Amino acid sequence: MQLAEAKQQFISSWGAFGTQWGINRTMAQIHALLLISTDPITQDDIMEQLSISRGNVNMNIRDLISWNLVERVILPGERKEYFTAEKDIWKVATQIIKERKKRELDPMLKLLGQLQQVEGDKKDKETKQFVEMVGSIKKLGTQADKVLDSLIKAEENWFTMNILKLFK
Amino acid sequence: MQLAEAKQQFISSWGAFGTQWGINRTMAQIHALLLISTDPITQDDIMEQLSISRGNVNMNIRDLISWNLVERVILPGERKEYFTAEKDIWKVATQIIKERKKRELDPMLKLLGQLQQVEGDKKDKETKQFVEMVGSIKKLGTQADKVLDSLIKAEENWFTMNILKLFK
DNA sequence: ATTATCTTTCAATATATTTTGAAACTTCAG
DNA sequence: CTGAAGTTTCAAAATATATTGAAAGATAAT
Repeated sequence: MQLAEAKQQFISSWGAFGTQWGINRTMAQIHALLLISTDPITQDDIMEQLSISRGNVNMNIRDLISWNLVERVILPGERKEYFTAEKDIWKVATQIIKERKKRELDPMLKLLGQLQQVEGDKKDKETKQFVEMVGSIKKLGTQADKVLDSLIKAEENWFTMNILKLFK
Repeated sequence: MQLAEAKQQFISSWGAFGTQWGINRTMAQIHALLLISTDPITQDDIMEQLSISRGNVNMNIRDLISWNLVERVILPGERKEYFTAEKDIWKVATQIIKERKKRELDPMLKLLGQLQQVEGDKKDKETKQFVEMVGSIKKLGTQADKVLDSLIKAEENWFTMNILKLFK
């Protein structure tokens, strides 16, 4: 396979992969393009390579920046803005985990905590089932939260890094 | 908060949560409803409780069954089909991990393997960057694959279960 | 201060996904 | 075999999401 074809494959698959994870196709494709670009590139480069509009690039780049996956770069003596992506894939992964945890898991745990406070007789079959289910989901979520936190901090954390190596 | 309201909250939040993970809202809501139902329920029950059409229930139930999260139950002497969800939340989680791994991670790793075979001079900056990026994503994916496999088998696996307890 | 270059916004449009509901299909009791 | 009860299918409609592109907003050079 030639490089050009392989790049296309990578970008398009990354996009498809993204949609399965609730990330929009274009955002994932832009990210993919940046991951395999050696140097920072401009909005126009992205527009051209992915055949998408200026507005679309702009909005999705902004999103990627809010996820801390992409940065603006100003090249000295250049008028245009350039963009570049974090290339260390472990950092990319932990960054995504960190953001999703904050945006999704944390609020969910908060809600479950509230739902546990439901009034009513714990002897009632329905109430009992509800409270137990909410409780067990919360427990699992809390445990996941801890594991993910360790993972995010794994670099500074000899212990977690070594535990990871035990899985083989 | 009263039970009825809490249930509604739970179902609706579970649905919203699902959409952020590429699962359709209704499928997640049906699953939520089944999770907090003490006894098996029918398509009509689901239609009524979630105010959705018969066809919609039928398709999403089918999907949930294909994910091994829900089962058909035939009650003796009844004509209707009943449905029930796995209530052990750990099993639910590992089941979802197992399926997503099979449907997404495994194919992705296969593709990355192919992309690593790209022809061209490894001295070329662009080629080098591409091969390295694909390689490092593949490496991370492979490691994740191992960890998730252990997790799926954790119940039968004293070692993993105990490692999990170390995260706190 | 003016102009050229570049970025951002957002209403309108296009696309993709989900939902409906009625017809076709299946199954079983009598 | 026939009819009632239940299930499935899928084209059309509704809804949700993503994209465009042109106008407005910045910014910097002259």
